[in-house]
Amino acid sequence: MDPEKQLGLIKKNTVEIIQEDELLEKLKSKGSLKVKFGVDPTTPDIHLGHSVVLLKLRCLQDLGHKVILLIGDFTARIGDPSGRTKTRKPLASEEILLNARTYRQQAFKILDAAKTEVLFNSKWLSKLSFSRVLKLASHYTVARMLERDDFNIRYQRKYPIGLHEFIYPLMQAYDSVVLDSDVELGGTDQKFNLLLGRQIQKSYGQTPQVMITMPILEGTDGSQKMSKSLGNYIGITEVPHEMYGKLMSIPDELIGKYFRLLTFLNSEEINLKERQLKEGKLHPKKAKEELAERIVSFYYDSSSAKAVKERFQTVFGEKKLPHEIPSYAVDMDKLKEDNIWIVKLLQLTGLAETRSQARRLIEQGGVKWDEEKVKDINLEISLANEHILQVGKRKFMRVVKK
RNA sequence: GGGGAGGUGCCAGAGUGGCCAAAUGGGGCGGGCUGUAAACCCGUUGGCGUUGCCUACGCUGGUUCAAAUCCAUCCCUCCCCA
Repeated sequence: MDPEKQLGLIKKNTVEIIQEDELLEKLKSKGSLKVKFGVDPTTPDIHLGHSVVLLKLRCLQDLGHKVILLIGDFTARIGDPSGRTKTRKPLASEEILLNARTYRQQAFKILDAAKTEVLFNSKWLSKLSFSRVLKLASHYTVARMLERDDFNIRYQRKYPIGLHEFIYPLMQAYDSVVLDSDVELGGTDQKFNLLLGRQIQKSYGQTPQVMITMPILEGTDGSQKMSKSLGNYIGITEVPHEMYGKLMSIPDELIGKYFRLLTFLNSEEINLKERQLKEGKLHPKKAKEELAERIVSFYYDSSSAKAVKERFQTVFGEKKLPHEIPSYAVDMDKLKEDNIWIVKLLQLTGLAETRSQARRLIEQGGVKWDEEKVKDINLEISLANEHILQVGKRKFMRVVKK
C-alpha cells in the first residue's frame, strides 16, 4: 500500500508518533518494517486494555509489517517500574514461563500468528557480561533517569527505588538494539522506555526506532487504567456473559472511547453516536449493548454475543433466572440428614467466602433460595430436589445432591 | 559509619496504656432506584452455628490486672551528614 495511505491508517487513535517523518521515510525505503512489542509476563491474562496496542499491531501486520512479540522473561525478574509507586515483587522463573505461554496463546486471538515472531529476551540478556552492562549504563545519567515521572514521584515522596529498577529501561532499550527494530509500540506509560530505546540505538550506531504510543484504557471503574491488580479489567478470555456484563457496567462517559479503541466501527459512526448520546437521542444502555455485542462477537462469535445479550436482559432487565446456571453437588455423606444450614451451604458453594460473609449477605437481604429471599440466618434447608441458590444480582448456583 | 523519622486493616491514613476489631476516605460487597452490573442514595466491610469467644497494628521477648499504644533486641523504609 502507498506509504502515505499507510501512515494515515497507522496514525489512527495513536497518541504520539516520534518521529512521524522518520516513519514515512522508513515506509518508503524499507517496505516491510520490524515492529517490536515488548510484553512483561508478570500477569498471564490479556485484557481489553492490552488489546488496544495489540489491535494496532494487527493493523500493522495487515499492512504487511512484521511483528516481534518480545517476551520479557528476563526483564520480568525486575518488573517494569513504569507507573508504579512501589517496587514490584520479582517472580519465580517457572511462573514467568507459564505466563509467557498463556500470553502468547491469548495474543494470537488478535495477532496474525503467521506474521509474528516470538522471542524471549533472556536469550541475550542472560549472557550479557558485567562489562557490557557497564557500557550500556554509561550511556545514560541518573539525573535523566530521575526525570521519569514515576521515578520522580517516588523520589519526591521518599518511596524506595531499587538500583536494579534503574536498569530496567536500559535493558528494554538494549532489546531494541539487539533486534534492530524499526518501530516500537506501547501505551503512553511506556513513552520514556520507548524513547530511551531510540537514544540507546543511536549510541550503538543504529537508526533509531520510531516510537508509537497508544492511549491507556480506563477500566470498568472509569477512572483508573485497566489492570488486573486493580480488579477493573475485562479479560479477553472471560466467558461471554462476564465480558458482556462487565462492558455493560462501564460508566456511560466511556462509551465513545471504548468504541473507538476496541471496535472496528468507523470514526464517523462513532462521532455520530457520541453526538446522539449527548443530545439524548441515543440511550446509553442501547449504545453499550451494541458495544458489548460487537466486542463479544470479535472474541467469540455473533451467535454467542446474541445469546449473552438475551441473558443479560433476562437477568437484569426482567430479574429472572438465566438459562444456564452452574451446578454444585453437595456431598451427602457429610450431612447428618437431608438438611443443610444455609450459611454453610453458601460457603460450600463458594458464593460466600466465609461464614461471616454469608451471614452478612443474609442479613442484608442478598440471598435467595428458589427465588425467595432468605430471612432467617438459622434456616435449615432440605436438599430433596434441585434448588437454585442466588447471591446478589448476578451469582447463581444450582444445588443438587451428589 | 554518625544523627533523625517511621513500619497500623484490601489501599491511604488517624489512634500514643483500658471507652480499640481500631476514626475517616477510597475500594469491595449487599440493598434501593433505573429500559444499565452507569449515575445517585442507604447499609456493610477480621474469623467463628455470634448477646459471647478467638486471632490481629513489622518480628521476637519483656513491663503491667490491662499494650496498636511503654521497654529491649532484631528486620525493613525514608531523610540529613560522611
